[in-house]
Amino acid sequence: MARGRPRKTDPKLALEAAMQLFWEKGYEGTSMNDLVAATGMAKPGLYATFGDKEALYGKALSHYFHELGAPLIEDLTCSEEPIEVVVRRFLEKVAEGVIGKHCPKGCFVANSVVESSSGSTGLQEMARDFDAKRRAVFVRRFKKAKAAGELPAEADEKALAEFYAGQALALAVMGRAGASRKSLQRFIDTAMTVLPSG
Amino acid sequence: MARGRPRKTDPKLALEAAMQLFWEKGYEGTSMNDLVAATGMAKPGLYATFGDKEALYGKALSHYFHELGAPLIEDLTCSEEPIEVVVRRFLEKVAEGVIGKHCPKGCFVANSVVESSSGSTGLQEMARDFDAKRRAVFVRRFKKAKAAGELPAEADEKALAEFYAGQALALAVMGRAGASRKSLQRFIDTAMTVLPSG
DNA sequence: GGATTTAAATACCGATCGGTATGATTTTCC
DNA sequence: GGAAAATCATACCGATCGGTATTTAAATCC
Repeated sequence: MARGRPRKTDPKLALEAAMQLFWEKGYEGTSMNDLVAATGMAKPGLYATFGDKEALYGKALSHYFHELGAPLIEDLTCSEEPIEVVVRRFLEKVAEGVIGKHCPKGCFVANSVVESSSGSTGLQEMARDFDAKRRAVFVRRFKKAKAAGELPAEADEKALAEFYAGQALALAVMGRAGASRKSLQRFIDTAMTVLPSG
Repeated sequence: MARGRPRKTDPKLALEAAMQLFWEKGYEGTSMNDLVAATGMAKPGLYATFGDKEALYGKALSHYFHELGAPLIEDLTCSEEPIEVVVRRFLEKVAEGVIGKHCPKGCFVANSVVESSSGSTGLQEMARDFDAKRRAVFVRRFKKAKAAGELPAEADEKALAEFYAGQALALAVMGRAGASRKSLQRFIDTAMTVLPSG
């Protein structure tokens, strides 16, 4: 076991709690005292473990992307099912994620893009970078589909990628606004008609 | 002329300046001192004229909707051109609006929906209400188009309305993330393929 | 068991927050 | 010109902000 007094709170759990709070309330809307209460870590512990508030937010956002976003991206990238099945499932998973259990939280990356656009350059870049990654994965996946003959030769994979990444953003804001599962599902059904074969 | 000392700043201009600032920086990101600097009104003047910070934000958001949103809604509602022309123009105007001259501001209503979802109930309701109004106008317009035979009988006007209102939200976030005019235009082109006749 | 190490807990720091009380200034009314 | 009215500018309020110094508690090493 480690040398000194044992930690009261596992840093992983604290980061998870901080992520939930930042996700729900945003950067400016969350105070360090809120984070102390939510994580169970004392303030000096938070600073020692994660750095200042901006660093903690960055780690929370990164945690979100790798923990919740990466599986979706993985599925989108690797699944061998028909392209319209894969894209639809991606959007449905997004829709599921943006409807909070108790309160509508939207997508942490989308929320960050909106809020950080007027704040710290570092967080702004990070949020936009995660957003761009999602788009890039779509491009690759549509290229693959085109090569496999799932999409017509004249299909514009970049335009399709921008479009479907944009649908994820739309779902995020709609979810944040309290939209119902049903209306998000109907939205997805409509958006899927864009896909040449769908 | 009024009785006492004349105002240094026209309240309409002050509200306009406050709107720009809240639009760019959000509610939490804007301090009363920022507003004093931007409006040219002293702090007691702001409180006397607009009430507290939340009331001022509400008036700024309402000002945005009636000043910038209403003309688009008016055009969408009343224009007699083909439905795909009217819808496309609506989205293009939105795209134009979300790209700031100097910094990307997105759509004030969309920004508010995202930020206010974790804040004051009053502002949350106001933002969601403005967002819902946009959707309702789309529904009416698609019903009209359907009645005029511009859309097939089996078209679902509610689904189409939700979809295109959602596209406005997507454009708003993309604009806030710094997207280029060109990519927003390509996005619109793709989204327009959903319209049965477009 | 005592020294050492690590973290918890508390109190505290200057700065800034939203909001207001207080006076000086500039106008109209008479 | 002087009283009344309205807005200006300034200073100030308690509370909270992000961040840190200090002390106390709990573990290991020797």
